[in-house]
Amino acid sequence: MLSMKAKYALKALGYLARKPDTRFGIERIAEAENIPYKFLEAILTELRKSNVIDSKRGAAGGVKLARAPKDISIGDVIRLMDGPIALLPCASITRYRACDDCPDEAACRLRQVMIDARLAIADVLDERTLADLASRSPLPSERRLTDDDLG
Amino acid sequence: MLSMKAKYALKALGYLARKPDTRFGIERIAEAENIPYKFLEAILTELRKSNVIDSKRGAAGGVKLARAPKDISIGDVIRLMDGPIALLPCASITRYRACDDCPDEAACRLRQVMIDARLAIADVLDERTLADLASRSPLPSERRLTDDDLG
DNA sequence: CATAATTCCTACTTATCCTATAGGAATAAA
DNA sequence: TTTATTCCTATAGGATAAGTAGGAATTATG
Repeated sequence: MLSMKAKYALKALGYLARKPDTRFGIERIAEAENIPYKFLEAILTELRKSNVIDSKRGAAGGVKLARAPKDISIGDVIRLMDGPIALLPCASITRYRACDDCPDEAACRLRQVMIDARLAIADVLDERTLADLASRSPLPSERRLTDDDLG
Repeated sequence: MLSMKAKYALKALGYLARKPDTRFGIERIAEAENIPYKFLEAILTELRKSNVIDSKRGAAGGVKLARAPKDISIGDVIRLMDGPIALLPCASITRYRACDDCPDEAACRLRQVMIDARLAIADVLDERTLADLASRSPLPSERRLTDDDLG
């Protein structure tokens, strides 16, 4: 499961992605997305330090995305907030770490399964971006065959 | 990430899966797989209560799988130990729960992404079983084209 | 310049979960 | 009866999650 932190981050970023060039106050985002204000503030601080958002202080200040929505993947946001996507450290691509209890990693069947799992899920999460959270058009998985598809 | 509990469970069950009809003592499994003995004991108690393993007390006692390795999926073991596989409660099939902060689930773009992610990962984890952890033959993802395939 | 609006920073809290560990009771085989 | 084993209850230390509080710093605006 994602932490609330990661979930709130994605919701807030999805909100920003709908108007990527507008600066919004944290309070407004918090209210719109039902996120505790102070918690969201802390989350956005992290996202700023990771250069995902760009913020401005003072009156008429606020936050906005640092890049185009399509250039910020869901997977990256999750990694920033919750760490690796893989289910075992030894199956992580971005943050590999050996299991200290494993005598022979190359022969570990569990690892191979977990690598397959991590590839499957990262395929989805790295393909989808904040643009998908903002758009009104259906995601790939939501598409149905139409007459156009059938030619 | 999986908890140590889930990882140890899978390793122990993988060990049992290599000789499904033999009863092994917990101590032996703990040593073979580098799992803290008392911790493993607690884990196996849970697995017994969930009818994954079958245990016998006393001298010459021990544990063995309650079913054939191929009938125990990796996904199910993870669900028993760590809970739902989905990244959000609202994207879980086996343990759906609405997000209390979500005003309109049907319109939630994030949910749709998370449903796709959960389908992708469950596809792998529910397809693979303890038999895959025991076998010496390559998993699907490990297969390479051979002359037979090209034949 | 004063004021109001806003983010930024530091610290704190509270509860829950994770990862075990300890000791002995119950059971079963030899 | 002894020995090997699982079963049960209890405990514990540390980390993490999910916030909360208060004020400092910054900026636009009248």
